[in-house]
Amino acid sequence: MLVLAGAGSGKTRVLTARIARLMEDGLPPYRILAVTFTNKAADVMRHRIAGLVGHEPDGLWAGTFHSVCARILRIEADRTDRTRGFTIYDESDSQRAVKRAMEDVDVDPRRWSAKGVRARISDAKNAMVRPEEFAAAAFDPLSRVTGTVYPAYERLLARCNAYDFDDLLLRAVRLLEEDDEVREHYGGRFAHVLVDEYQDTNHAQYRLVRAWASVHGNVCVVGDDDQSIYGWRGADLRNILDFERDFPGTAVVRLEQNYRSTGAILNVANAVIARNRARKEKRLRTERSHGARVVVAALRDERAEASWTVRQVESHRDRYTLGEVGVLYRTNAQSRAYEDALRGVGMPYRVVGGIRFYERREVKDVLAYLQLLVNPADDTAFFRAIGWPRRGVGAVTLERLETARSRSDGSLLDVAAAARQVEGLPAGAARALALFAKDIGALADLVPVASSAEVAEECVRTFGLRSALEAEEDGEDRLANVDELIAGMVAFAADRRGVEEESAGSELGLFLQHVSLLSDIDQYDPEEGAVSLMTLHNAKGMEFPVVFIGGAEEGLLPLGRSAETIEELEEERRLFYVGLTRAMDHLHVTHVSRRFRAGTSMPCFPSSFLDDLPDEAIDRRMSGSPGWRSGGSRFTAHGTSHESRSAWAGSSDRDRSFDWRYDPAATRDDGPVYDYSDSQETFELACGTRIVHPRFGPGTVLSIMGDGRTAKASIEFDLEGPKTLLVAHAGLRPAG
DNA sequence: TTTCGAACAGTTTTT
DNA sequence: CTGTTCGAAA
Repeated sequence: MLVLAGAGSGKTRVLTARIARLMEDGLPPYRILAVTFTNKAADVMRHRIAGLVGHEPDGLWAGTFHSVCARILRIEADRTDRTRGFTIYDESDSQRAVKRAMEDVDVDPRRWSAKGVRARISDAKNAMVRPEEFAAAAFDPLSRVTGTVYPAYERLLARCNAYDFDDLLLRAVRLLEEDDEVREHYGGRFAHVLVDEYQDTNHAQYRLVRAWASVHGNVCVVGDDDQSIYGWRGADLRNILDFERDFPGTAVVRLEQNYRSTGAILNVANAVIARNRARKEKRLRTERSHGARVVVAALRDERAEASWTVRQVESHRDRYTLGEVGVLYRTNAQSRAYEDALRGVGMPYRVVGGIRFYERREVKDVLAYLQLLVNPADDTAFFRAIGWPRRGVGAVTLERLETARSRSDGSLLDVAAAARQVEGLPAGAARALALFAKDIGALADLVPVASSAEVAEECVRTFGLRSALEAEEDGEDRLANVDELIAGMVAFAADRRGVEEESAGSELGLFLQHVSLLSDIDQYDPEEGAVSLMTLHNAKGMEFPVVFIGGAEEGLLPLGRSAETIEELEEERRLFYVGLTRAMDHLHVTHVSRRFRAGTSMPCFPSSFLDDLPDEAIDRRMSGSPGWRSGGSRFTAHGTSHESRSAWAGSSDRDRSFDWRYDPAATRDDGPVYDYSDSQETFELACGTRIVHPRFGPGTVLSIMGDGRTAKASIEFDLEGPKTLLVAHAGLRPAG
C-alpha cells in the first residue's frame, strides 16, 4: 500500500492505526516492523499504539533505518566480519578515519580535503557502489583520489571493528541480500513492514524494504513527494514515484485533506509548492476557517528580526503557551540572533540541533574511553583517549606506535600494552602507554559485571578525567555534561530493565551504540514551556500553533550553494513548504535587508519564494527600527515603491540608514501595505529610565548624547556594566 | 619530544 | 566554537 499523504493529513496516524488494527486482528507485535524517521517518532508511535490497543506493543520493532540495521548487525554479528561490540562512527569520527586512510595511501590531505573525500565515499555507499566499482568509474580528479582512499578506508574501519552511518544500511542490505538464511528469517518474521517518510529514502533503504518484504510482500509506506528534503543525502524520489512498479498490486491511497492549518496558511503553502515542476499534482484542502493572514515582515537586520519575533511571541502569549511556538530557519547559525533576543527578555527557549550533546568535546572524550572498553580495536577512540588528558604521549610517539602496529597486526591498544618492547620510544612515553593499556584492560574486565554507569564512574576516576576538566576554562559546564552523560546511562539501563534483548551485548555496548544514533530531535520534549528553535529540516513531522520562519532571503532560503540547479532550487522550495505547513493557526515569515554572514554584513533581498505568496492571504509589514529621538517623536517611513531590487545591488554601509525603509514589495504592482502596529513603541529615553537590551539585558540610562539617528545613550547594564550604544540600533525596550 | 599559546579556518541541511 | 597548524618554550 502506498499512502500519498499531504502535509498535515495524518500520515503518522495512518501508520499507527494500521499497526493497532493488525494487532487487534491477532498479529503479534514482534511480527511487525515500523521504520520511522527519528527515534522519537518511534517512541511516539509506540505510545499511541498503546493508547489504541490498551497495552504496550511489546516486541514491536520500531525505529529508524539506522537503528534497525544496527540491531540486525548486532544480532547477526557472527555472520559478519565485526563483533557485536562494534563502534558506530559519526561524521567526525568517519572524517578522522578518512584522513588516516589518506595518509595510508599517500594522498596529500592538504591538496584533498578529508571532508570532500568522505562525502564522496558516503554518496557511493548510499548508492551501494563498492570500492572497486567506484574506482573503475572514477574519471574526475577527486573521484580518482577517492577511488584509492575508499578501499583503504574500508580496511581501516574493519580493523577498528567499526561501521560508519552508511555502513549500517549497506552492510545490513548485503547481509539480507546475500545470505538466504538471514533474508528468509527476517522476511518470514516480518509479516508487515511499514515505512514513514518514504520520500526521503535512499537507494540502500529501498533495497532494505525490498529485502524485508521479500517473503510476505506486505509493505505499507506513507510519504509526500512535496516534502522530500534529503536529496543531498542520497534520498531518491524515484523510490516513491516507482513504488507501484516495484511492488505490483499496490493499493494507492491519497490523503489530500489537511487537518492542521487554517485556510490562509494552506493557501500560501499551496501557492508556493505549485511552482515546482517535478511533483505529483495535488491540492491540499482544509475545512478550517480562513483564519489570520500570514504575516510577512521586512526587518532591518537579524537582530531586528529576532526582536520583532520576540515581540510577536509576546503578543500571542495570552492565547498560546511558549511551547506552542516554533521558530524555524534554514541554517543553525541563524539561531544565534534569536537566542540573544530571547535571553535578553528572559523568555525560555530551547534550541534543537546545532552541536549535539553527544558531539560535545568533553562528552566525546569520555565516550572514547568507554568505547575502548567495549571495542579495544577502535583506534580512533584510542587516539582520542590517549591525547586527553595530556600524559606525555605526543605525535611522534603515536606515529612510531602505528609503525610498530603495522608489523604485528593487533590494535594500537595491544601495541601500547607492550610499549616497552617498541624500539625508540622515550622511556616516559612507553611507561605512560603501558599504564594506559593496563588501566583500560582492568576497566574492561568490569564491563560484564557492573552497570554502565558504574563503569563510567570508575573510568572517570581511574583516568582523573574529573580533575582534568576542572582545570579547564569552563570546566564546570563540561563537568556537568559528563555527569549528565552518566545520568543518561542510568536512565537507559532503567528503561531497558525487563526488555529481553535478543542480541545480548553488554549494557555499556548497547548504550554506546544507542547514543551514536540519537539525534537532537530525539531529546526534544514538546511539553516544555519554552519556545522551540530549530532548522527547517529538524521541523519535519512537527507542528506548532504559532510558527515563525526567519531569513526568507535570496541566497539563504533558497540557500545559495544549494540552489545551483533547478532540482536543487525545487528542493529548497519544498523545504520552505515544509516550514509553512508546520503552522496550525499563525504563520509569520520574516526577511531582512542586511545580515551578518561569513563574518561580514551583507545586503539581502527578499526570497524569490515570497513572490508566489497570494496577496489576499498575506499581511505585509515593515517594521524596521524606526528609532527614536530623545524628544520622543517617531520616524516616518517613506516606502518608495519605485525602487527596484537592482538599485540595491550597489548598496554599501553608507546606505544603512535607509535600510529600514527598504520596500520589500517594490517590484509588485499593488504596492505594499504599511503597518506599523508592531513597530517599537515610542517612549521617552531619559536619565534614569530602566530599559532592556536584547543582548545585554536590563540596565539604567545614564545619559543621552545627540539626537535622531545618531543619538547615543550611555547605559549602565546590571550584568554587563556600562556601555555606550547607538540608540537607533540598540533595540532598547522599556523595562517591565 | 611534548605542550601550549596564538593565529586561523570553516560554518547547509543529518542518520 | 571547535579543530588545526605553526612556532616557541620547556
